[in-house]
Amino acid sequence: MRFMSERVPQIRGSAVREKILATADELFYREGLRAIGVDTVIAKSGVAKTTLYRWFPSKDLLIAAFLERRNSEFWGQWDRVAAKHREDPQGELEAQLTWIARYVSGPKYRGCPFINAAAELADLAHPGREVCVANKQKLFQRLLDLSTRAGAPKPQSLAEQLLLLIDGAFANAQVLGKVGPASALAAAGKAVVEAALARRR
Amino acid sequence: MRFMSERVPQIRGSAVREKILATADELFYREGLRAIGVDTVIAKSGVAKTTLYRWFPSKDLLIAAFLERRNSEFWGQWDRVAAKHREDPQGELEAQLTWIARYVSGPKYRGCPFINAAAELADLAHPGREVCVANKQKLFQRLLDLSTRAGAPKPQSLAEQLLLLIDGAFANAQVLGKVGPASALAAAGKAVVEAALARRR
DNA sequence: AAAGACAAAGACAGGTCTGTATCGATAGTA
DNA sequence: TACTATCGATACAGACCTGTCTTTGTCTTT
Repeated sequence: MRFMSERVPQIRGSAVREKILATADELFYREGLRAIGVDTVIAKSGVAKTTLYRWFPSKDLLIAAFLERRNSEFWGQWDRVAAKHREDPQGELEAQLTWIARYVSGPKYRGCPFINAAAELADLAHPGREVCVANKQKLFQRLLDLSTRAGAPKPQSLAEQLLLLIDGAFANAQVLGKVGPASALAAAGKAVVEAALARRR
Repeated sequence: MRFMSERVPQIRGSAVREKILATADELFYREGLRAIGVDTVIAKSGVAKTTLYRWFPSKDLLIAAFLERRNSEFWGQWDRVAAKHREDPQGELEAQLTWIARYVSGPKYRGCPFINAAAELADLAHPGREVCVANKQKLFQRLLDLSTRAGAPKPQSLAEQLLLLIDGAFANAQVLGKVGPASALAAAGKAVVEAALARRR
């Protein structure tokens, strides 16, 4: 009777798998998806080719796993900030925009992983693209929720504006670097929120 | 005495050069910079490899030429719209946002060429990157000029907000497709402009 | 008609890409 | 001891990559 030692052992807990993924994360994000070959991931992670292909049946699936990882980390950070601002949607919104502004101004920032991936993966059927779409859709839902709870008369409209501002900061900071106006994200967000709420009363 | 038939004949007017560039434009934009090899450009443009390399000494310079072409076309469109709204900065601003919103909703839209290129070309020294930076800087200058002429009390701040909205529409429409809130660009722009001008008097 | 520039076609070099196959070592378990 | 799962190392296949080279033909100018 051998249950734990069936096929595909600890289906995603392996330390080797994690090491491969961490290495791929750094390389893919810094250099780009197509600029990095599996040979480079193998060399930098000190792992055999067979091992990589055991955990990730193809490079495309490795890319998808990388994006899922980034997606998880993004929502981890988001939810951590959200937890500090329970029952205060406007304060949370401000806090979310603030950490994103700081994030895109960081020294290692090289663009939004999902926007970058969409640029590189022209094929809409690529397994990584649905992660990108899911990330942006979820972001919109969160903004819509916050806008609603903040009491905006047209929450949909406010959420759209906020999403454009956030993605604008993501994209612009990638092209222009830290000299760009991405640091104005928090101020811009505050402005549109106040403008939207001013029409309330 | 032969001056006109020196080297490099009609230094950039050649019809062959234009055909190569037009083919590269379509392929690079639709599929991505790294996804398309020079062999594909050659095959699709019906040109010999030697010919391509005579006009473009390297693929990197072909990419740079493609981006310069896109840049010229962008400002051509921008200036055409601007010419219709002389002495009416607020009306021009609205018109600019409107055509951009329509542009990103088009069936062949595959992202902002400069944001996409920045995602693919990690090397900051790549000849194409300075075209990207120049495009966004010029865009900011134009927005700053319009904000100033529109009478915004803090034109820098308004220009930053508008740039974030525009790049947000560019980036978001690429990931989410036409279902996204990119169509809200014009409305969002109008909102921030009015909010900025409301504080005027 | 002669000369020179330009273009098409294709071979070629040297490297990289993804993915597969082979072999050997190790470690845990029955 | 025998078995199995996992790993590293390496060679390999077949395709694609950028860039150079040679050959042939055509077109314009003198």
